Amino acid sequence: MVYSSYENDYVNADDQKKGNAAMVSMKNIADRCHVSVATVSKALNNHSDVGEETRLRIKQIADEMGYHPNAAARALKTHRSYNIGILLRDDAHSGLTHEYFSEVLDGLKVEAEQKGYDITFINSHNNKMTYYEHCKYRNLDGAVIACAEFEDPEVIELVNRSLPTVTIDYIFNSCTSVSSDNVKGMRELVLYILNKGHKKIAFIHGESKSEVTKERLASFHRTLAEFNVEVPDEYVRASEYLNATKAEKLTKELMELKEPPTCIIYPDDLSYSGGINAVRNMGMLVPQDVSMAGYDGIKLSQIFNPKLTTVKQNSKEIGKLAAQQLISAIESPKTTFVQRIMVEGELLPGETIRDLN
Amino acid sequence: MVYSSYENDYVNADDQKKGNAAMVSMKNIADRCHVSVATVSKALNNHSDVGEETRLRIKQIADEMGYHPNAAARALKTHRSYNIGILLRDDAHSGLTHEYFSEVLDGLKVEAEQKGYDITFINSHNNKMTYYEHCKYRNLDGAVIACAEFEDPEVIELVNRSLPTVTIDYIFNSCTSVSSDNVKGMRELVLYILNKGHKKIAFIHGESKSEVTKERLASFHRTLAEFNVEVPDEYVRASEYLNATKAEKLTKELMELKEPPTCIIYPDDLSYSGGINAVRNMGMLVPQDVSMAGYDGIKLSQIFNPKLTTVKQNSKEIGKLAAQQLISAIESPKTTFVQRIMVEGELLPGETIRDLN
DNA sequence: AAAATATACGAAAACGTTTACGTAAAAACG
DNA sequence: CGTTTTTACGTAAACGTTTTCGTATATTTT
Repeated sequence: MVYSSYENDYVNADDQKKGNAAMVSMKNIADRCHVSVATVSKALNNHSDVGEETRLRIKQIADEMGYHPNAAARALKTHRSYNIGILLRDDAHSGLTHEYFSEVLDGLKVEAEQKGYDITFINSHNNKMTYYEHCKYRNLDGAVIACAEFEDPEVIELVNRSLPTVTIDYIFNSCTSVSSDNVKGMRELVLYILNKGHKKIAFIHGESKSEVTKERLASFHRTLAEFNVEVPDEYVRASEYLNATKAEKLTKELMELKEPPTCIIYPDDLSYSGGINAVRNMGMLVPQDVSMAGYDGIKLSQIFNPKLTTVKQNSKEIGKLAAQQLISAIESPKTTFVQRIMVEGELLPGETIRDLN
Repeated sequence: MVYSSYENDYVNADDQKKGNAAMVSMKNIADRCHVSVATVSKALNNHSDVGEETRLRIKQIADEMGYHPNAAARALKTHRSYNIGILLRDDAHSGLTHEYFSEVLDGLKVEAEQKGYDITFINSHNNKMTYYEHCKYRNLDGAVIACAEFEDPEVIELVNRSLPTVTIDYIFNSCTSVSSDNVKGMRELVLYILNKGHKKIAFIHGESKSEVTKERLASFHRTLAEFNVEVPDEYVRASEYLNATKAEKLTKELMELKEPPTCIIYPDDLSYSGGINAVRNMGMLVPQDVSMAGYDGIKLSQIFNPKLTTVKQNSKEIGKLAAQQLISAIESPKTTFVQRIMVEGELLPGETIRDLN
């Protein structure tokens, strides 16, 4: 069969571009089956009080007629929408356009759809509603807070209300969280670098207020302290996530120190790209003159030349687990409890760390 | 005021984590205002047959009580959901995890939200519904088809039904499209390369069946023909979008030809990264030994060293226009017609094209 | 002042479901 | 065979809106 968009031969005549496609309702099925709508409803929802043969007949006719329930009517009656919200605020440098969150969203989407849920973006509707009000307005069954200002009163309201919520990379006491294990990730990275003989390790990190940054910073310091490696204050610099320009500038500063580091860790792979530009512009090479490591494990990191040493975050898994947790909380609230889920990343050893041994 | 997630002091006592948050309805407002729900509805929707002072009173009380309409109830009655669907199939290598589509989605989201619409992902619900049925099921007001198999019968059904739709980077005769101007983009790129004195220009392109590929290929050939530049068959190679490995392999093949090209154009910036690896592994440099150009203008392309010559697609604008067109089609169907909208990209001259003059 | 019109509101049906409850007929029981 | 229980279905209310139509009061017109 050939489908031609010009002849419209795929679409049957009674539902052309103009005609209002009236969806088939339970009433229609009821009429054709000579039963009441109640029976149709119960048959389709597999209630016990409907005869076996009628149930089958109704289901078959419903199939034949191409019946699908009306989500609005169902939601109105049951207060369940099979729709979950995702909060992904995309000002500044993060959110949708960040490969990490894109993949989290993708993992979330796949898992949710597989379980029969749809995904709708949450926003504040031009500040006419809070996030929570928006969820109620849309009858959302739950919400995933993927990327947001977690100190925002609106966000705090959202997690504290009765709506099931799951946060990503941030912990509230009242709701389940799924986080990338930044402590372990950073520790493994530092161990790897130490193992290569480095003692002068700098860390250009992301926004200080971010929970992710705090974890990585703490893990960085703790791991180095464990091995009695000193880290001068000037080796730790605050930058911003995904700000290559700032990373470049800070890298230059680091390399101009009297005692420059032998290795620099970046907040993310994109910042690393700014960093390597800085040293190249100074006539130096990575890893010959200075070693470098990224974080995230974006696709390009493994195509870079030299191949980047980085920690790949398991972002799709994070999204998937968030969906599972949320749906579990929605469907069996009594047996689902607040959890702290950590998803380990994977150290990808590349060619940007020189072996000093 | 300090918000503490531990003390829950932001949430008032009658709506703690356990309590079912009963939203305030028109009935509640009606009671408090001593009017009927009909009057409340009409007041809030600015109908003419309600007194000025009562309208004001009702609106104020509604505000005080924190009223927001129930989207499901409204959709059920009006068949309008103020919700639009986006089809973004993410198998293989495209969709959400592609920076281009992420940005299109972001542009779409911002514009739609600003006009009071929400965005929900469309899928086929485990193949239990077609895309169109899914839209009806959710009472979506319209749909944007951003990334999909456009030959898929389900997609064809979707655009041919009565639901307003807008496609991105693909043209159906029955619905408005917003496309990146690949013809012009490729032409400008080729002109730039020609201007630098190149005569032996190769093109590693994306999936042949893709409309985007066809346009770029046609523009590539036409522009070169216009300047009487021959292009041997072996200079045009089919790869896949975002497949760096394949691009790397094809680049190696090109450079091993008896008469290798002096410039290679890639399907996207990521493929370029594979390409530059190939020539570096062969001991050659870009642009000294061979010139290269990408397509897309991802963030990293401007951080690459050497800076990549590429065509930046105006992806956010594409998303924004798609939203505008769709909403216009939804809100004033009589005065909105099928359009072909082209969004121009921008040539970003980098350092990867050697000047042969 | 009577009649016509305008204004402001309410009653009730409708949208498509779900579900509590009622009730026949059939089955099981004594 | 009468009584209870089970089975299979229907009735009707409800979810929260919107909208048509009706109507009482106020206003304007003759």
